[in-house]
Order: sequence, then structure tokens, then C-alpha cells
Amino acid sequence: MNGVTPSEETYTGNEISHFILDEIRKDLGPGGPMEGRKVHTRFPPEPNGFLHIGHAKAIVIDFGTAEILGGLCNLRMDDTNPVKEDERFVRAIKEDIHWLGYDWEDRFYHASDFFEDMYLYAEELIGKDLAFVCEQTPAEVREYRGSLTSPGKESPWRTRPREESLDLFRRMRAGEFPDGRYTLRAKIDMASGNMNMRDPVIYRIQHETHHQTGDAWCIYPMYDFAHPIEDAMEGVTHSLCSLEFEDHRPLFDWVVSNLSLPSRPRQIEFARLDINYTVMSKRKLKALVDEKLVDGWDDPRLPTLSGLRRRGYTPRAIRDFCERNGVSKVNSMVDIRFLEHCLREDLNDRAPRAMAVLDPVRLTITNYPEDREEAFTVENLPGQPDHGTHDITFSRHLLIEREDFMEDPPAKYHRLYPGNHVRLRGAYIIRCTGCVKDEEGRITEVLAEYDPETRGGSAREGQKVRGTIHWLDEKTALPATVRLFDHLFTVEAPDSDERDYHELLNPDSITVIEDAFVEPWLKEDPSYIGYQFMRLGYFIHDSQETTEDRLVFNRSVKLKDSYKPE
RNA sequence: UGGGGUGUAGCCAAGCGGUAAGGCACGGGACUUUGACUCCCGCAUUCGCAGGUUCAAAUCCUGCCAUCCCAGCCA
Repeated sequence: MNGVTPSEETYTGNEISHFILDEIRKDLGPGGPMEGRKVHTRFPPEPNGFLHIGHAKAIVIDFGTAEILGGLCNLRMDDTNPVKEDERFVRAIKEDIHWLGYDWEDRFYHASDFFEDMYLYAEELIGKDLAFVCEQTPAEVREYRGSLTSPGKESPWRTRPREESLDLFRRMRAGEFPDGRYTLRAKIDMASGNMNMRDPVIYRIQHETHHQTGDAWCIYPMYDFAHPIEDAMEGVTHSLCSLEFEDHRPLFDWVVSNLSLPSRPRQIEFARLDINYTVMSKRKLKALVDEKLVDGWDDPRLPTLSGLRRRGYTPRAIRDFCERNGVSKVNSMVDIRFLEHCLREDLNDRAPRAMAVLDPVRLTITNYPEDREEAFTVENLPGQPDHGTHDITFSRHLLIEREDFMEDPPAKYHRLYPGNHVRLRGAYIIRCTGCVKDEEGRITEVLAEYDPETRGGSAREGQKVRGTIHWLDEKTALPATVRLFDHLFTVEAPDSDERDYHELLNPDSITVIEDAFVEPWLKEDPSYIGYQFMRLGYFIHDSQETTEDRLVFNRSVKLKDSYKPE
């Protein structure tokens, strides 16, 4: 079913090109600063939540770059803040990346693997008089930092002798002080226009148990200090990250050039992926989960990778989507319909076809004997016999979609209405003769006559049948639950809407149909990429709800539909 | 009154001094045992705006405008 199956995807080697690849090629090429080296990247998530499709873009860029240029890409948990991180997220992250089809081989790291190195590098900085132990309170630090438009003031501790700083720093590590008592700060420039350069804190005291290092440490490095060191220790040549780190680059470079690191990584930034009608911030996704507004991190309406997987998205579709969106530095919002297009494109070629009826009404073939029944063999993938066949049964009483019959249809309606010929896909061509209604006028049964000459659904010589509809044999149809989804939010950009996101939730984001029917074949032959229910869309067994005696399907995406009632 | 980015169609996005790729969406048509798929056709005289340089500018220069990010002991 749609659990995590090892990805069968193999990179096909499209000639992808974008500015990051160009820059890297220059760096590694003749005359470049890293001439002769092989590219080495890393994907560095913080294990404090589940991965979403925005991360998929970063993964495709990080791992994809290594793949394209014949280098390596590491996976690294950026776990420098013990209060926010958890081992449970580490497992989910690894699972999602593997599912996407990428592998880090034996290069799985934690930032915490380098805590000892970082500590030593911090001492190096103190020794060079480039860092000092500060005892300002958070409020004082804020006050002294100045504002965006005015310079900051130097901390009174800035001139503390290096020997004293070193002693204090060692005692910080030894656990002699409570949280917040001291910090280690880089000595850069309190008047810099770049706030990140105003003597940033690089170590803080936190008496917290870390999910990897336990209680070995009570001081933890800050991102800006830790990240370049992690990259250098792993031999990363290019540290690719998103745009909001652009003004951290001077600090990244400062760290890299003031320390005796084993290598000098280069940071390059790209724009994050954003998609309309959904949210991409970890904070909001977490809130949706915590407030039970959705059914967990893998709710099929969520843009999380686990949600998309449960929804029926394929790794191939997601990677294709990320690659085709390109890489640039423009903040952009991609239309969700493009993602849907990529899924349809993938599934169209390989998802077996089946029939299902979501809103059933009985269709009686009045000239087909009550006691007769027959079977038709249909191809799983029309036109591609190597994908196999399966049988469908036919009898006097069938089930069709209620909307496929109209007593008084508008022009260009090609389905059932009195007098019209329609093909029952794979079976026969029938002529509608009328319908039966109950006292309230509701249609309870559609009536038609079949043409025995059209067995298999082929028309008579010269006969043109405009409409083909799907159907099920009432006798063999299997009851099933089908869940249909719509956008989780009613507005295109919920993240930047001034209203509270609770007000923007789409009350109809999920529709559960308990009385749908499907072909019995679907119980015997669960396709892990799901099915196309003809004329309805692509569906997949729900990995959580499907049980031995109850089939539950999620609609991954609708089919395109150019029918416009006039 | 600071620093760093970015502006090419409804949405992404190529383009890097020689006269606006491609995809999505949209509209029209053909085909069709899925109103799907596939296939045709259409869709920016113009690149945020205004000047300038040049035989020639989306590409170079100047100015302006718009928009995003930054004042965590988060990442």
C-alpha cells in the first residue's frame, strides 16, 4: 500500500542549470578558488518538526547538486538547541528523505558530533582576542545592540583580558554558573549596519539534557558560530541555504576566516518554496497538529512530506515539481495547480485504471435478463497490455454516478437522458429509456436498454457515441469509504493574511463519503501508487484507516475536466 | 536616518549588448471506449518606472519606485 516503500526513482540526468550550479562550477573549475575539488553539500534540518515540501526543494537542491556534479551530500541534524529538538523528528526526517529517493550513505552527522571541536575553536577565538565573556543581561544586550538605523554601544565587558575570558569560559563549561549568567560573544563591530555583526552571542549557558549528548554540556553554541564549523568539519564545499541567511553570510565568512578550520565552505542562498492555499511555516503546521485541526503531521491535507505521501503523491512527482520550479532568489508563490499537474503527469503513465461510484444511483438494463451475468476483461492500463488485465462483472442492475443522468439536460450534455445513447465503459452501449422516482420526486432508478451487438463497448459501424460513463455491477461492487480533499485554506496566502489563520481554514477541506463503491479487484490487488478511478481522479488506499474489511481511499488529485455546463 | 536582497505574462522561469525560451493556468480546435491522455493553434511590440550610453539595451550607466529579510542568549 502507500506505506514507505524504498523509492524506485533513479535520477535521469536532465540537464539542469541554475545560478547555484553556475557558481559552483566556477569555484571548482580551472582558476576557481576550489579548483580540483569535488562538490560537497549537506542538508541540515533542525530536528524540531516534520519535513514539508519546502524542505523537499532544499533537499532536491542539496542532494541534486551533488548528484549532478558528481559529488557528495551529507545529512546533518542541526541540533544546537536542546530545548527544541527531539529524536522522534530525526527518525521522521530520515524516512522522508529516503522516500524522496536520496541517500547519504555513511555520512549522517549531528551538529552535536562537533561540540568538542566548537568549544576548542571558541577558545581559539578568545586567544586571538576575537571573543569575550560578557555578563550583560538579555535586556542590556538588546539595549546595547542599537537599532536598525542607529549603531550599538560596546559592552563594558568587551575589554576584559583574554585570560579572564578564557578562565570564565572554561568555568561556564564546567557548570559553575546558572543559565544566562554569562555568554561568549564574538568581538566584531557594534556599529555595523548588519545587526548580525554587532558582537553576536556565540555560546550560551543552558543546563538542558541534549537528545544526543545527554548532560555532557551545559553550554551550547549558537547557529552562526556552529554552522560554518560543522560545514568545515564535514568537508562541505558549498553551504546552500535560504535567503533569510543572506545577511548572516558576513558572519559565516568571519568565522571561517578567523579560525584554523580544515576547509573553507562557501555559503550560497536561494529562495524558499512557497505554495498557495497552504501554510509552510513549521510554527503553523505544528499549531494545526497540536490543536487537532488536522489528523496529525501526516494528514493528507498538509504539505508535509508524510502528508503528501499519505495523500498519494509520489516521490517522482515531488522531485519533478521542485526541479521544474527552478532555483532563483525571487520570493515566489507557486500555484498549487502546478504541483497537481506534476502528480497527474506521473500517475497518468502508470496508475492502474479502475471504476468507482461515489454517489450511486441504480441503473437497470431492462432488456437484460435478471438471471444473467457476464464478465469483461479490461486492461489495467489501456493500450499497455504489459500492465495486465482484470475482470469486471456485468448484470441487469448496475450502479452509476447520480450526476451521469439528467431528465432534462442542457445542450452538450453527453451522458444519460431519455433517448440518448451512452457507452458503459468496457461493457455495452445503452439507450436511456427513462427513470423511476419516489413520492418526493427523487430519482431512484435510471432505465436503459443495451445493444448486444456492442459487447466490450465498441460501437456499431458508423455509430458515434459521445458519452462514456463508468459503472459498477450492483452484485459485486464493494462498499468503500472515499475521502475527497480541497484546499486547507480559503485564501491564497494564509501566511501573510492579517486575519487569524483559524478564520481562514476551509471548512470543506475534507469530504468523507461512506457509501461509495469500488471494483472488488481493488481489495485483491493494492497498488502502492494507487489507481485512477476513471473520470474521478487518482486515489490511494489510506495507510492509516484502511482495514481488513473496510477499504478507505484518499483522492490524491482530480482529473482535469473541461466540461462546462452551459 | 541603517544593512542585505529581489523586480521579465495570472503563476513559476530562461535570458548575461544583436532584436523576449519553456512550463503551469487560460481560450479555441482535432482525436478519443476516461468531457482524461495526446496533438495542433492562440496567449508580453515588451522586460518595475524615468532618463542616458550605443547602429542596436530586458541585458551597460544614473536616478526613482515597489517589495522581501534583519534589532532571539532560535535555526
